[in-house]
This record gives sequence, C-alpha cells and structure tokens, in this order.
Amino acid sequence: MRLTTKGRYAVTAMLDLAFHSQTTPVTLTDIAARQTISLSYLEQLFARLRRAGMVKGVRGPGGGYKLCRKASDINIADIIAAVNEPLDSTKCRGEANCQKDQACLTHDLWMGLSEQIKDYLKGISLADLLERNQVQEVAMRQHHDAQQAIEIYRHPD
Amino acid sequence: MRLTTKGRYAVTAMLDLAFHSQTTPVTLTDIAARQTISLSYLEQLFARLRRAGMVKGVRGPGGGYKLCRKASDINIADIIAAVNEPLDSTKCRGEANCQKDQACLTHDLWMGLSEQIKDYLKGISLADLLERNQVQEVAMRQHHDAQQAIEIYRHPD
DNA sequence: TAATAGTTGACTATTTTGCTAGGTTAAGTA
DNA sequence: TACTTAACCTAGCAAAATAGTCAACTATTA
Repeated sequence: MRLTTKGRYAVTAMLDLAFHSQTTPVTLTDIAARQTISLSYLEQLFARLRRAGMVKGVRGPGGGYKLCRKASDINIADIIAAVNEPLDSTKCRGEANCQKDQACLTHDLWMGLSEQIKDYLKGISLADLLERNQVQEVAMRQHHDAQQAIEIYRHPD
Repeated sequence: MRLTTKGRYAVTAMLDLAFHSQTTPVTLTDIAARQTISLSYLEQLFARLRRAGMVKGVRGPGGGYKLCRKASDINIADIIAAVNEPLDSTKCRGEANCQKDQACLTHDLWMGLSEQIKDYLKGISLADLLERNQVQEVAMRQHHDAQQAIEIYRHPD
C-alpha cells in the first residue's frame, strides 16, 4: 500500500463522483472543473478504475461515469490499489529471497505495516467519507461555485 | 503522511541501528552492507534523521551513529516524516484556500485520512518492531551473514 | 447525421528517487 | 605529528513516477 498524490487524486475524484452521481452519470469534465484536476490525467485514472471494475462509463450525450457498486461497498484501499502499479513493494517481490535467498528485514517488517494500513483503509468506504458533515458542506459549496464555471465552459457564447 | 520506498529505507535502517547499537555506535558502512542500501543514499537519509534529532553521529575511529532516544521513544511516523519533504500534501498547503479561497475536498478528506494513518504509525515504536520474533531472527541471521562480508571489505588483504 | 462523451495511444515536462563521485572536517591512534 | 577512520557535505546524474497535452477514434443518442 503506497500513499502518494496519485491515490489522493483518485480518492478525491471518486468521492466527487459518489456525491454527484446519485441520479445521472457525471462527466470527467465536471469533476475536473470541481476538483481542479486535469481532464486528461483524470481520464488515465478512470481508465484504471474502470478496468478494476469500480466505475462504468456511459457514452454519448448525457453520459459520463457511474459507480459500479454502492458507495458503501467501495473502500479506499481498493481505489488506491487500482490506480497504483501492481507494486512489487519490496525488492524481493514477495518471493522472500531478496538477500541471498533469505527474507529481508524490509520484507518482514514493511509488508506487515503495509498490510495493516491496507486493512485500515479497507475498513473505510466512500459512503463513510460522504457521511462526514464537513465534506458534504464543502462539496455542496463546490457544486454551487463550479456550476457557473462549467456553464461558461460549455456555452462560451 | 506519504508512504514510499524512501520511508521504507529509513525505517529499515533505523531498525538495524536500534538492533545493533546497544553498546557501540554503528557505522553506515555496516548498515549499508547488512541491508543492501547504498552508503551514499544512507548518508543522505541519516543527514535528515540527524537534523530531526533522532540520531547522533560520532566521528572518528570507532564512531558511527547512535539513537538519540530509546527505541521505545522513537515511532515510525516520525522516521518517515523526517526523510520526506515537509510535504504540502494538498495544493492549499494547509491554508485551506486552494480553491477560490475555500477549503477543497482534498484538504478536508485526505488530510483527515493522512492524520489517522500518521496516528496509527505514531503508535508503533522501533522497540515494538524489535520485539517481533521474526524480525529478531532475520536481523540475527543478517548480522551473522554480513559479518564476513564486512571483514573482507575492511581488510581486503 | 451531427453532437456528445468515452477510449486510446503517443508524447512531453517536471519532480522524486536512488545512487555515484568527490570532497571536508572531527576524532581517535600509531 | 601524521595517519586513519568515519561522519558530513555538495554536486550531479539516470531512471522512474507524476502530471499533463494532443490528437485520433468509437459508441451513443438526440
């Protein structure tokens, strides 16, 4: 379990999606505008999330992305794992033979820590995060604020 | 709280140090040999650990590094934080004004998660890790295995 | 059929990571 | 005092990860 900005972007975007896709699909353009993440970068992240079976793309007008499962069934660890490389976290690649055919400190220790963090994040769902009041408030405000910008973007005339 | 290989190297090295510096200081050369981390990279990591007040360098023959505090008073979160950049984790740099002078989702959400992970790692000390049987076994074996290599390195004749 | 929106791939710039090479400085030792 | 040891410091570099652009293509729907 690696924790980098990439995972943070993915979680933020998924949270935005969970919040706004209650009824209709949400376009990446909207998420990009609200969360100030570049559209193309979002496309890359969502390609991975789609392959991981977490979101579903709906093409054509009125299309966008939807969650494949309920927000309460999507946990943070899975989102982060989806956008990160398969990650041979230790040099030994889980083979426990990095040092002269023997397990290294890194393997025994870090893998253990990593698993515990993963378990921790597995216990937190998108729904859990949405329930936090603060987040709802902020999302509401962003929705309102970004709406105008999105309208201008779509209908520049 | 970012979790990358850099932090893993630092924790591994500190664990090695905690295990071997019971009596005399430990040289980075020894740690480099045992943990197969490059000496110069270790020097960079320990420069940060020293500035963070976690280790103390002893110069001259018989010198090396010692822990400034007891292993039970050094936690994993501090080690990782010491080697990573100050980390303006969110774009808003904690100022909560990244998006049009308002807090962003990233700020409220990710910072919260990050804090929880940090708290979790703060609760784990070097001593805790040393107590794990597996780690002790591996370290013991590494000590034994590396000793010969170190001897050869020091006295090539 | 035209507009919308997802899908894909190639390509670029920047930052971080991990490491090398070379020094200087302080502290013991012959 | 000269020598050795090891910390300490600096600059630079290659590979990888990060973050993003651009352009073409495909499926859907109005």
